[in-house]
Amino acid sequence: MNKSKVTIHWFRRDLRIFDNHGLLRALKEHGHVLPLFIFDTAILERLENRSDRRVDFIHRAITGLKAELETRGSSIRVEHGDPLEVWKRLLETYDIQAVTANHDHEPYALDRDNTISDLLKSNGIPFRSFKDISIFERGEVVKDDGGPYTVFTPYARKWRAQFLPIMVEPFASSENLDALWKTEALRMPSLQDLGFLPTDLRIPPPEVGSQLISNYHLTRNFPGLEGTSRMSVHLRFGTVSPRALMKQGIALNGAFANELIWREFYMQVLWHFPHVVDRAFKPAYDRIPWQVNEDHFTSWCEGRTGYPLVDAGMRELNTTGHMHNRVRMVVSSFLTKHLLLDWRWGEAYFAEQLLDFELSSNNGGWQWASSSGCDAAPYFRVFNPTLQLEKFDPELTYVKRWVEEYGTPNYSRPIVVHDVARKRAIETYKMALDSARRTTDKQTQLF
DNA sequence: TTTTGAGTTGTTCGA
DNA sequence: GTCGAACAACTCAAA
Repeated sequence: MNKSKVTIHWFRRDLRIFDNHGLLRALKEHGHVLPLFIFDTAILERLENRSDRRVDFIHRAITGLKAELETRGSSIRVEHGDPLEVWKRLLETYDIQAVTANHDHEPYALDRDNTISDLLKSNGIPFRSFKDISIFERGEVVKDDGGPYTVFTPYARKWRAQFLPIMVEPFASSENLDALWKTEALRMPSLQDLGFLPTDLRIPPPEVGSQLISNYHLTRNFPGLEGTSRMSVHLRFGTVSPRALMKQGIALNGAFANELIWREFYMQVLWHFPHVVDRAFKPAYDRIPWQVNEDHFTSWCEGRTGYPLVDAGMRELNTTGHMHNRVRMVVSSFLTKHLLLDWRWGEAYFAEQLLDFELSSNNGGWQWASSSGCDAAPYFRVFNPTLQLEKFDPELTYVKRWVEEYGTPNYSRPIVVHDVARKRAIETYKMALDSARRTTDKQTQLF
């Protein structure tokens, strides 16, 4: 049997056609491009819940992509299994000329891609991967001395200076879509085939109005308003072009663009300092004696701390897979400072629940809140959840939306007293950091 | 090499 | 009610 000659573009977190660097390069330079997606059993089996909004999101995104490809006489091959096994089967099915993909820098993805790249190379097939999920990556934005930035503001300054000349470049050309492999519609596994159930997922529209971006700095801090773009999930799965969004942001609102630059800042932190995945960026902060209090942690997870803004945030997260950014800061400060619980606990819970979960941003945010990260909040800066409520949800719009029993006798009593918890946090941090400094001084004296 | 200015998002205290 | 200082020094980036 003659095997079909194809080039395969392997979709992962770039679930769109528009401005998709790897896909469009494959079409332009190779042709006969067969789109592929693999539901990775290693990832799916780790998920706790059979109703997972992310799996549902991806499934829906691919369903949409498939329909779009089929209007062009092509389709997408959707596999379910271990990527290595899937690729071995594909090698038997097709005469593969080349494989393209887009870079993914998370530790698991790097390992996976190395494995597949080795397999393909040993079969004489080039595996070409492209920059797509960010404007700059790896060590593309560094200090003049070549070292990585660890402070946001100078990073952002350099980032903008480098973006200016390339901002005018056109989007990747879509004129080669005829070079898609022509095939009849391929069968795609249903959510149930994958072992998952449909969810109550609500997908924000994959574009954002210019009005919202223009007003972003005025509205973004009020969780009761629709003042944020809800683009994080689309950036996570590549259902929008990061370049298109960034151009819009740079043109319309510096504060909005800054948030997107933060995303790239944390990506490069993870790239240059991979230890942040399980340790504090600043080692002294690994000396903090965290409480081990499962009851407090459970109360926090379930939104029963007795602090309405914290509880509203956690319930929004549990109910929708999303949480307003201002409230993410409040609940993470509360976990790490008021409850003195390890930031990794909070990070892991967010990783389970967030639809827009991005390792680098989640880790960066938690290390920021716990003061252990680079360019983090100083440790003595402890959010006052009551004051935050007065400032950012004065009409209680947000709180009443998520905490129905607020204001009734059924509402929980505070599990800690703000003043007491704040003092305990500052003192505990101070002692841990002082002891770290004494150790360093002693080591310095030895030389 | 040294120096200088600066650093996401806050809160509390006391004058 | 308002305002500046303290929180705690430290490290980074760039000239």
